[in-house]
Amino acid sequence: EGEMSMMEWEKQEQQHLQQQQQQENGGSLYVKVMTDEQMEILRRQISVYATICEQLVEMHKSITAQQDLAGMRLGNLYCDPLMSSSGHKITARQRWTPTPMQLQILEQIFDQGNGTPSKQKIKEITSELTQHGQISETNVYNWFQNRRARSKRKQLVPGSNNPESEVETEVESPKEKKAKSEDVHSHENPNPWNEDLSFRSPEISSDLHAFD
Amino acid sequence: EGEMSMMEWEKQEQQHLQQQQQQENGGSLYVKVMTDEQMEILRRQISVYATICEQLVEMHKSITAQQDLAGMRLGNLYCDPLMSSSGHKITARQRWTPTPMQLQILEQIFDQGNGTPSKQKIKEITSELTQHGQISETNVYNWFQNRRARSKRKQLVPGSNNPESEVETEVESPKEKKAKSEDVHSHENPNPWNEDLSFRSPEISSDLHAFD
DNA sequence: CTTTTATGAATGAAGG
DNA sequence: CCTTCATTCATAAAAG
Repeated sequence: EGEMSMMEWEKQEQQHLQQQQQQENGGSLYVKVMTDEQMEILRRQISVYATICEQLVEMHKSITAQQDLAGMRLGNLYCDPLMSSSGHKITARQRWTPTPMQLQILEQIFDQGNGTPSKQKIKEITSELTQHGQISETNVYNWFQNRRARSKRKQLVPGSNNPESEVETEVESPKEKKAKSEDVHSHENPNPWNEDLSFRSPEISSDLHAFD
Repeated sequence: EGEMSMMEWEKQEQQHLQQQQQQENGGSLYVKVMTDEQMEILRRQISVYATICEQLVEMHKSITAQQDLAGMRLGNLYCDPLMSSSGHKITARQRWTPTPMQLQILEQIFDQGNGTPSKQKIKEITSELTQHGQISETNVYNWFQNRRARSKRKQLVPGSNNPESEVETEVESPKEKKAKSEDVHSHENPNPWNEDLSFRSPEISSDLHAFD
């Protein structure tokens, strides 16, 4: 069921890790090769589905909220068997976190006033910070970008000086997190994924019973 | 909740993808590998997603067919910021954000290799994307500019990994994005995803009766 | 464990 | 085309 699927996946993941040791791009083994680009595309495509699903669910909720259509509840539909209900952790630190030492140095450099860390400068800083922990030039670049932007913003909003309603603060549903794409519905196309981003796979009918 | 789970799943999916990208980073190649089993699992997960979408769409259609809900149109639910024809804007997004489908199309065009979208081309693309949401030629132009520039600037962080300080992180290479260079070698690498994984479905042959 | 905050990273747009 | 900025997104860390 749900958890099993997830576990299964993870298992494959680990297995994959080991296999990778002996595999090259030659691909003479039981593997598929994909570029980052393809990976990204896949991600986007999945994202499309996620978005559509989310909106449809919302739509459904709004409808059923007013008319209590019994029977045709789709609650069980949500129970994607492939979803981990246990919130399985995918161990992976995907974002750099400066060490205290690095932070101190960065802060120091920032305070020196050199508001424009040139590319060369970035390299220097990076190589220095490398001695205090894992870091890349991009990290340094981003850090300065963010540091600057946020220090500037701090000064701009000291008090409740709000000349106009510029702060829209993305008023979303309290319980919802992300709710981006806003156009899937804007036209009356009932089959938004009718294009080449459809992923329908007919032979998955065996999975459907999980919804029943 | 149901919808949350769905999003949760997607989130994890992305993390998986990212993880795999990171795995190879230690190596020297720019490809990702994946076993057939993993491929199959991924495929099935997406398929289930597709199925859920279909069912939701069908359900929505059947519901709206029964009631002629006038005022409770879902329009306001989505609070489309770009369709502020009702007088007052709901959520003002000051900058264009491609809808997943627009992105999909753009990405597709970009991958075709025709690096320099001419003025005329821009117009064409724009008019096509207009069907999927608000967009202007400038948006398209900027998108291609940025896309190209950023896909090129993917030559950072040679391998200055120095994991020692504190965090016992595993793999860390935040600077891992898209494929190296796409236009340079145009299409010299096979695209297994266009055949093995093609989840395309001409139309939704919905005979799902999960709620009839 | 859930919610909130801080902040690294992504990205649309503007300048040169 | 490249760089820079502003805003937004996502998540590690902190708070409840």
